[in-house]
Amino acid sequence: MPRISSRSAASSATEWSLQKRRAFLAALIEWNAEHGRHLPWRACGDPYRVWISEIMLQQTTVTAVIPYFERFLAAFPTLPALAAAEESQVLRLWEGLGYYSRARNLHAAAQKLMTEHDGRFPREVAALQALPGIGRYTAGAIASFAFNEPAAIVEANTQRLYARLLGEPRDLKTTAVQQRLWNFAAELVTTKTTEPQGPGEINQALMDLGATLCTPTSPDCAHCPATRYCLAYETEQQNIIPRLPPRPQLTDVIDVTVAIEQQGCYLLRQRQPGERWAGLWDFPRYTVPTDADPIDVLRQQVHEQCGLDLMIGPQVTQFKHGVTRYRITLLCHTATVTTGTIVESEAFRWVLSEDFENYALSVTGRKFADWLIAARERFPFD
DNA sequence: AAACCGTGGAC
DNA sequence: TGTCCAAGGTT
Repeated sequence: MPRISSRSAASSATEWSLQKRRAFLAALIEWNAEHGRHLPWRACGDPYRVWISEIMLQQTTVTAVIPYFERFLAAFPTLPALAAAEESQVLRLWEGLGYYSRARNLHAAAQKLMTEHDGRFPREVAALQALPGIGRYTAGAIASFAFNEPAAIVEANTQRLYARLLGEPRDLKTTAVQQRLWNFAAELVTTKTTEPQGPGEINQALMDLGATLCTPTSPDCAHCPATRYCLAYETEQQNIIPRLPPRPQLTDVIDVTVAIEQQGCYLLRQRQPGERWAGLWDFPRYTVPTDADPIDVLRQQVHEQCGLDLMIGPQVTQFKHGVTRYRITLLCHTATVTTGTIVESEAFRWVLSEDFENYALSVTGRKFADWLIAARERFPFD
């Protein structure tokens, strides 16, 4: 219902009138008092905790984050503690959570906050967004949740909620739609209400509504406090809005990996910048070209990269693992060294199996490490 | 703009 | 069992 605005051309027209925004927010706040979620990083007002939780929650579910958040805060309770940590320790605590650049950026941002911001968080969106790993959404989240700044947020939950409220039929990814949603978010969060709730609580209530009722499939409109304000509901389009682009197809890949044993140690390799799982450690691992023999690939690659000749045993186990648009089957072998020089490289290290726990491993690396330890218990004389 | 970056739970 | 999806950011 874009109506003719009688205001000056200097201020652009709003999606909703002030009256409509206030009525919606009043209903939202009332709903939130009873149904809003209570989460470990909320209601503390500590920007450090808000920041850690927001980074962990990027593209990651609340249930997956909670145990990581608790462990992380126990290890690094404050910003100075995180800044002083080794990056390897940060990655170890991130192991299994995915998107590992988040952990590297988190550590870098902690050090930048210490050296360039006197160890304190800025409250301005622009300053927050200048930190590595903090984009438009996360900056708005920290500013509003921790500092009660009237900063807009648009993420998966609010994106879906706003698209439905506005009845936006277009593809959500387009810049035009994104701009509309951000404008609408700013419109809502800057609306002055008679309730005492500030921007922080309003933003969290908006997200909770999106997360618990305005869900991707079968939204619970029957219990929603906003149906009176929802164009998608009015036109019965809750199930076709928001519209999303099709997902890319999955590709099958065969990888092969090997546990090379020598004097009770196993050879690990740290994955390099630009590779997948950069910074994590793994057993030597290679993609098998179509129609190639996995064992030949292992033998040649290890000889080329490490100068080691191997006696390779049969496949001992395998893991299936989905990653982005690939479905990987990982073939696992064990081997011993027949001839070859000691590896001279920072990327390679001989590690006792009891020290595996001190390394941040890839998920499949961890599974294989656990398998090796279990196998050692089964065959203690090997 | 579009591709890349991970993982596990829900259905 | 396969598909969808999550409190996004960077290049």
